[in-house]
Amino acid sequence: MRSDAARNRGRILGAARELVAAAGVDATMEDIARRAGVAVGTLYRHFPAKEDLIAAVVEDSIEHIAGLSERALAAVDGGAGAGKQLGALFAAVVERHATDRALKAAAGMLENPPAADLASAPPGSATARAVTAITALLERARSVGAVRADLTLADLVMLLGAAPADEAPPEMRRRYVEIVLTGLSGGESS
Amino acid sequence: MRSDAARNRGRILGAARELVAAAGVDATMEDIARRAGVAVGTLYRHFPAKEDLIAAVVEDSIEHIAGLSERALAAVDGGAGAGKQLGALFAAVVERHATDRALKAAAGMLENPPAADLASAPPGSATARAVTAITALLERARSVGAVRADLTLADLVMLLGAAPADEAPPEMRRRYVEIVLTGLSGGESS
DNA sequence: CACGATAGTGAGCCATGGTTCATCTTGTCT
DNA sequence: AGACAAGATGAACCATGGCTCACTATCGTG
Repeated sequence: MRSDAARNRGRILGAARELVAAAGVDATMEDIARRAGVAVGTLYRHFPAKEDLIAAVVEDSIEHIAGLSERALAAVDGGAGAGKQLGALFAAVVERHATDRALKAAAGMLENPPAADLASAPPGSATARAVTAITALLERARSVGAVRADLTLADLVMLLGAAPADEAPPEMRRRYVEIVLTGLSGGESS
Repeated sequence: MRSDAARNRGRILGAARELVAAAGVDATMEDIARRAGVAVGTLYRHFPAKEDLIAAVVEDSIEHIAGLSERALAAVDGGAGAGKQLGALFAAVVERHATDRALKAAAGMLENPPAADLASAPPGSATARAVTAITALLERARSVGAVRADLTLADLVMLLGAAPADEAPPEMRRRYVEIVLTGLSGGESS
């Protein structure tokens, strides 16, 4: 690959990250091109369609989530228990979700029910890593009784997707996390 | 108003109700006109802009919510307690939310934070009626200790808006309601 | 340095969807 | 019935936004 091509690819991804984080899938190719300092045609040289560019950006964002998840899992024995870590991870991901609409786009790509998609993510992909780490963390938290015994990964994904986005004031998100975490730990009534 | 005009107005509203319920604000004027059996121009005779037509449809949907809320409030003494009624109302509205995207459009019309908007709804409007009934129900539930003492109307609106829509399978919504209701009744930890 | 493959450009194509308006139709009143 | 205003029509207008492609520019190698 030629040097200028590599440089432009980087610029495009950088611009797309910013704009997709801000506007989600509604970010326009025109805007991304302008921000990257290239013409639209160049975007299409590197990514056959808008969808592909979005997918690349989304992969990045999921990478971040995977990192958070793996760190949370690793911290279980060193620091707080599995329940605490799972809660903190949940809060962190909700916060991220609010600042990065790429994650909303990611959620939109999942078929319903999401469980199947997540299980079949390509091994080694960011999604697969996140799924592995979160599943392990969830397992531990359940076995310790820190969360309701019937809690599944699908539940967590659903609750993450439901979280208020960044239009909402921050204290609303805190409230959401607080209420949901209470519901997660608590009784198995019905 | 001429008789044919009245008839067409009705048809347009009917068609809009169906299509907006199904597709939300993305329903097109063209589609609504076709379904109503009139030309697009006729829509614009009755509603200056798409926004106005949507608003009319949304008012209808909120009317339904207001009815549910008032019935729930009235049923408190007759049947179950305030906590039970509030929970059942929450579940019912989530279910409605899932079948009727007009409500999503309604949520989109609220500025943030929604509390201010809701308080300043025109007296007598469907929104005002719903707010009054739900506030009263909430008050009672709180005083009985059926829900956490710091629960506000804004919390409920937020949790309703966050509920999974109809793309999601029904059991996912049930799960959401179950978890959130647990979180609503439970402890005031943190 | 010259040349060809690789890359970049951006005007323009196409589709969608809200909105308008000149024109025709129809209800209603005398 | 005649006449006029109220109503309806739908082709056309405009803006947006994804995408293409004939053309130009640039990198890197012999």
